[in-house]
Amino acid sequence: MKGSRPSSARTRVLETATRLFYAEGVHSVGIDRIIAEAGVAKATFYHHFPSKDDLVRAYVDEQSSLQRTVVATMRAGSPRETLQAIFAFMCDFGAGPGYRGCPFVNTAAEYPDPAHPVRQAIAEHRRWNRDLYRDLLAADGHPDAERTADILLLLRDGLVVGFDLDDPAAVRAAVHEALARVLG
Amino acid sequence: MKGSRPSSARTRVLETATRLFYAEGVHSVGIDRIIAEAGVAKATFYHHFPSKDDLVRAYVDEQSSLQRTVVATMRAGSPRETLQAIFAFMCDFGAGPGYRGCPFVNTAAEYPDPAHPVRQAIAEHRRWNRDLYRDLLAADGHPDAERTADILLLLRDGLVVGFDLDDPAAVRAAVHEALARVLG
DNA sequence: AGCAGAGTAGACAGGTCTGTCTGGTATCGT
DNA sequence: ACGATACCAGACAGACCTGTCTACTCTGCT
Repeated sequence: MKGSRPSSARTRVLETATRLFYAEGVHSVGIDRIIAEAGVAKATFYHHFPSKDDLVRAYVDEQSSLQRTVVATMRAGSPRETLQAIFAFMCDFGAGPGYRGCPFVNTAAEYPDPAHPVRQAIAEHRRWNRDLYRDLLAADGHPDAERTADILLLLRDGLVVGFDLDDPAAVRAAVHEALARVLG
Repeated sequence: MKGSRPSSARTRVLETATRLFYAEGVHSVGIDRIIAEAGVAKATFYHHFPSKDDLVRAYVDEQSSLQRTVVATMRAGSPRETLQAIFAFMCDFGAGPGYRGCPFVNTAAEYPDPAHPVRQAIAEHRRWNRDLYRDLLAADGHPDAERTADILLLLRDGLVVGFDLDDPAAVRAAVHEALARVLG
């Protein structure tokens, strides 16, 4: 059956594209380079991804499901502990080598049209993220989970931009204090 | 004297590039299109800007000086009022048509190398921005202006990303509440 | 008068981009 | 055995990219 076992070539392409897109940006990386580094024929690439935009869409979707998986492993403790673990994880990740900011924010910067499928995939991920915050806040008994979720999203976006562009130690400290104030 | 009166062609190029870079991204806009829309010959373009990166650098620098000018006009009231006016201005601007996020954040997404001149110009603007917050907080008598400036920068970055990618009304409300909490 | 600087139009080079196509090989289920 | 599917290598088309170059005009200073 087609699709029953994930294609090795497809996986290699997506992994290579993920690495290059994140590190260098979408428009800066060409198909030729991706297929060369993935060790895949051009015809094979276009067999799995009808166009480059489809690959970008798959890249965004994969990043989204990856983040959902990571969050799922953090749901052990209380809602508040989960939220703190999520932000602690983002800080650790942001302070690590090779950090280049948020793949969604960075990719959105290269796709101006909000109606583009790539942008819609990004918007969907952001809705999931905001709703995750809202649900955790509500489960924690927060009096205004909706509004506070929006504030946490502000904090998250500031975090991913700051770790990419500013001094990581200062950002980490600011996030820690801001999170403490928001969670009360 | 060379440079005593700003070149009309140079100005047209920079204005056109600013409009196109902001709306569509740097790598998506080619030199040919810029010179066509600016009504300038290619030789003239390369006379004023030795390379495209020099134009991008000029674009970033111009955005920075433009923001400094805007802030300078807001220093009428108290430091706290100035801070509130700055964030209110960003909210109004972010909710307006044609908003495409922060030109510095968006451009940084397309320049991965932190050592690149464009990235350094962006970093310089961010230092100015953070120091502006710190100085205003200190003038307002805030007990921890340094740390709080970092938090305001988090808030600012969340603001510019949020207005670009999410529901403007929700972002505005979240910014309003977060700012009130930070300023106490 | 004459030169320097800024401007125009547009051809050109050399490279890269996405996407198509040809042609051949290997694996697997039926 | 056979057909479908996945894979490989690589040529090719047509567009677009940055940057160079030729050749010419106009203006202002000295």
